[in-house]
Amino acid sequence: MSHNQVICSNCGLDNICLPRGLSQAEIDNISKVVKAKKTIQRGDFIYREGDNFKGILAIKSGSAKLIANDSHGNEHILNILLPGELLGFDGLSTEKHGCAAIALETMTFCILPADSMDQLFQNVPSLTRELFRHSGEKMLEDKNQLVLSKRPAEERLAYFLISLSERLKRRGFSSSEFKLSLTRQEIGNHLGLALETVSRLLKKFQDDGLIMVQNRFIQIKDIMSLRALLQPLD
Amino acid sequence: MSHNQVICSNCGLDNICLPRGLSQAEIDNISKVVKAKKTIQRGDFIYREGDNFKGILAIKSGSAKLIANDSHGNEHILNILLPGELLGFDGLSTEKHGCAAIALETMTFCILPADSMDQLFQNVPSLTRELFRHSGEKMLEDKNQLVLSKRPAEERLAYFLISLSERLKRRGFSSSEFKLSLTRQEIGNHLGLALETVSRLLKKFQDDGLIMVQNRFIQIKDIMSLRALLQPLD
DNA sequence: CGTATTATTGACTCCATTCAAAGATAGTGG
DNA sequence: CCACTATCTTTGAATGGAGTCAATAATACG
Repeated sequence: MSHNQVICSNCGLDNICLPRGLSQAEIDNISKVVKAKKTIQRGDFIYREGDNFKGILAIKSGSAKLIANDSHGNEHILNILLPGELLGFDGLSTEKHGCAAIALETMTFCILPADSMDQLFQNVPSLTRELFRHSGEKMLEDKNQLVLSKRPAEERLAYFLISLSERLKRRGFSSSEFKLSLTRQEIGNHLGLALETVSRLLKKFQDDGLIMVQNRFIQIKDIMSLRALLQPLD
Repeated sequence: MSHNQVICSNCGLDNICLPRGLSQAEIDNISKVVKAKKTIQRGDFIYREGDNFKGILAIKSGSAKLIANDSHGNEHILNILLPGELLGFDGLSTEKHGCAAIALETMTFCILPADSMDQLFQNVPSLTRELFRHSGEKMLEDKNQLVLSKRPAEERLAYFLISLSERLKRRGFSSSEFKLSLTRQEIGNHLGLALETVSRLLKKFQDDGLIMVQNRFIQIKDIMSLRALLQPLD
């Protein structure tokens, strides 16, 4: 079913997705095993906690959230994933996913199937490095989140906005204007804040001229001052 | 310098360190590139933030802490590493270490050198899986820490003690009695609590009959009740 | 258009921090 | 071996940041 395949070398995301820094031959090698682009809707599960690991996924469009559930049924939003970013690493170690991934809006993605990974490791060693690189990047992000979790509410929200802005920029989207596909509740959950606190702080940031908020649309007006709020994180 | 080499197949840690689940031939293959065991003292840096990535390290004895520094010079203890555990993953993505590692006491470790990794990926594909497994495990730990960072102080400390106990057990040490090579300050830093809060809670746990504290020696008396404190995490 | 979900805003409360001071422990050198 | 110092720990009291509760307003949705 060749019409069903994604050709990495023709993909608009090729510079930000997996094949970065690989040779043409290597990309072709990957193209052979990368599975068809799939489309799913807002609220759909990409995978659930406990699901068998099927492979690493690359988001082509839309966004997703990573969810861990505790035994009281509380959701914890671990991360937001944007176009061009990879997910699925939480299943790499145990063959079972350690958390769930849910679409925040209509989204499409590719799959690097688990069962072809060993073979790829041998044929495309630089892909292995690339995967480790991504995996390491995720850990650095986790590190930042962890450091951040000890900081006051204002800094957490400021960092969240800056981080989104930067990641969107890196992917070629506007860094100063974007729609958050998250409720105040979800933002608060992700940052460990009450939804009321998120609401109050967004208002404060707006009053201070740092951003403009209209519902879920955010416009960053003064990135410098926003950054200044989180000196401590550098 | 063969006398300088660690033979993985003769290593007491072989079941908990890298070679888990590998064939004899594969272990031999690794043995060839794993570098000499090194010994360092309390307070010594294993690597610093910004250092070039030299490889993945396996702790043979002693313990270490992973430190991130923010621009105000505050240390953030990201993690504690115990014997048999691997470190260095924070340098895997960028070739530069994203945080520092410091010995908490006299310790010894082996090195899987970075420059032999590509070669190993090709010759020992299952090692690659094994490394990904470890790397994924670290992410799951980070996930737990992240979920935990939103919980009240009591739960954080309880989880910290339980987690240490379990990890020590897995490595063949006593799970009910151990010495914490960390000050109250450091525990607090790691958990995002004031050192006074740590002190008060340890006292409270002792008063409640959950543990015995004597300086940095901890004895777990009632693991069940301790666990009960963190129902929410499961 | 009406209903459900999401967001804002205010008042009150509480957990953990900060400040402060005294007590314990470890390490050092005379 | 003891005194002396530096570091670490305990404990109390006061403060404050963010959570909770509650009521209203705005927005999305069928």
